[in-house]
Amino acid sequence: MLDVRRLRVLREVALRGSIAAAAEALRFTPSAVSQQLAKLELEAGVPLLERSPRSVRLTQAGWRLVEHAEVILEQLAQAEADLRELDGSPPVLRVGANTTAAASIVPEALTRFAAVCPEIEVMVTEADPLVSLARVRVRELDLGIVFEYDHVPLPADPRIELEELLEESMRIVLPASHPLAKQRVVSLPDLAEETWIRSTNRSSCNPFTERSCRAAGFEPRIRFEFDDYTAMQNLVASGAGVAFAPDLGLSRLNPGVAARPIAFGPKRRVHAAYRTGERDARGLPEMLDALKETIRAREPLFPARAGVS
Amino acid sequence: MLDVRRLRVLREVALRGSIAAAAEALRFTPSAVSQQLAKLELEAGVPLLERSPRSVRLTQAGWRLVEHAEVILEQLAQAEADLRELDGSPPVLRVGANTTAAASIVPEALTRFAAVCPEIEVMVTEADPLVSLARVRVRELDLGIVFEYDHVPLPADPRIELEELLEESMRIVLPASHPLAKQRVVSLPDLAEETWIRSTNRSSCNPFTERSCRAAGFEPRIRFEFDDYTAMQNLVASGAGVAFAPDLGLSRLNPGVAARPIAFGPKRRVHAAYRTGERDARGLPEMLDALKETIRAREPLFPARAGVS
DNA sequence: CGGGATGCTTCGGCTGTGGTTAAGCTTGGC
DNA sequence: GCCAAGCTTAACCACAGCCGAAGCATCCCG
Repeated sequence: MLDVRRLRVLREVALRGSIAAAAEALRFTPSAVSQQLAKLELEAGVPLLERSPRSVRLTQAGWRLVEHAEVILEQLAQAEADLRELDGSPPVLRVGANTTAAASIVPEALTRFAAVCPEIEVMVTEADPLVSLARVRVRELDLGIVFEYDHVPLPADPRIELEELLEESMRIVLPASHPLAKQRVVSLPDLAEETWIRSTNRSSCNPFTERSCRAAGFEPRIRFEFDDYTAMQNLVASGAGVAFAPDLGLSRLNPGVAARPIAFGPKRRVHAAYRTGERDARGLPEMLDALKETIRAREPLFPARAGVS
Repeated sequence: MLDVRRLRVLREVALRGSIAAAAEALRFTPSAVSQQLAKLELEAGVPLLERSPRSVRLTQAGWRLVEHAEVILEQLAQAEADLRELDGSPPVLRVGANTTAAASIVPEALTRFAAVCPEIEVMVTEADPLVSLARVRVRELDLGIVFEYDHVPLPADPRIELEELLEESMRIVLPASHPLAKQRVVSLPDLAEETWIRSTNRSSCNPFTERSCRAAGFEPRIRFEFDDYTAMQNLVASGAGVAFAPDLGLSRLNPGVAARPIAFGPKRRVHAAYRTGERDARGLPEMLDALKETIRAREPLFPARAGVS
């Protein structure tokens, strides 16, 4: 492999125009520079210099190499600057979470985590599951909190491990005045004639409504696309249509809507995602514990025995 | 400065997951790897590894550095591949020449040059002067043959030196049947009412027609834009208009046109352009001599005493 | 619960890389 | 024709960097 220190010497010679001047700049003796250049030429296997007793000039190969050297040395300088910037900043656990998790379980998990690991900073970014997975893969994140639906699985990737945190039922959100709102449990085929609201195609939830309805035997009439669950509930309350929603998205229920469980309805699973083999990365085990503890301690939004209000 | 060899070691550790495995891959002993890493951390000034007695794991700074290392090592490999490609190919003198020079003096200069320097290959590219200058600057070319007009000077650039090869008069090309074709010399203001042909704006000749006419006191009526002098002559022969042309562009005169000198008309100067301080680059002095010799030996297209046919 | 295996570090010693100084050679200027 | 400038070569020396051995903490297993 070419020696980068020697490339630096060559670059200096190219810049200054002579071995003596380069030596001066590098605080070497001309002899040392000459020797290093000789070795570099040996490594390169191509003449890099045209020598005359009182001067040297680079060959085309030499100039070519200098161009590469410029890039490499620049990159090296950047690496150093990067390190200096990182220096002093405390280690950070970088978490990506989907919207509903970020709004529900994550805040409490953060306080639990801080009690156990006060020295580790946490940074949370709200992101769609597919985005989080990609960023975990390339080390922009250390932990992803992601979900998958029945009918809409996450892509398998050997570089990523998933650990289930929680399974929740999907519910149907309908206007409080809707006839089916009187039932404790609704059945999907009864909703075949409704107008539906689904997520936009910026979200990985997007295909879920269509696939679930198809699995129930009908094609949904989709007329609205919204990602925000509050906006969606307002739309439902106004009678515009009905929609699916996960438990975590219904923490603050609009009084104009009812959220009903679905008989044999689809589920949504929330997972922690981290790079394969790095389950015990700095702070990660503690954060996973904090998340699980939070979920365990959480009182159910819709207690099973009491039915739905 | 960070030592690239050590970066390579760090990268290997990141890839293999342990010092022992990295040592195996690098054909080192684990001891050596450990020592190199310790020194790298010292150079970096930031901890790169979290050590436990039976394993190591990279810190965020460590991973960051590995990313830089990947780029640097990749670049280094490219440099090597580049050299191997260059290896064996003979040195080439790369020349850029404007169209008329490329078509007139260059071919003969090449044969003269080959007689003096048979071992040096020459590669000629036809290019607009401004393009040639830029390519000389970035070492894509070693010599540019460029021109400048009165009224349209070349941009000054301390990194480029110019050496005048030849000064030629601009002529007026008009239909052989044109009344002014009877005169030995024409005067620009007499052409104020003509229709003009000029170069396209892809060429640096483009502003010349307009500026020269303005300097002569009138605004030219421009209706055609052509870069090729043969096409231009055909257009003139058909009576479409009149045009300026340099001597070098008139080596094969269309019988339907006349080319007349201009009283107190503008000049065009042809220059050799090379990087400042590299006047004596491999083969360049010989090529310059060949060009000058060619120009000197060239019999004038329009002998001064004989008038114009 | 104890012994062996694993994997990292530290220490001491040797080798070779890479620096120095000094001398030699060629060329260009005065 | 001599001197100065600039590159190379040779001889020398220091230290970087590798190895091997020893030490230590952990993990695995009987």
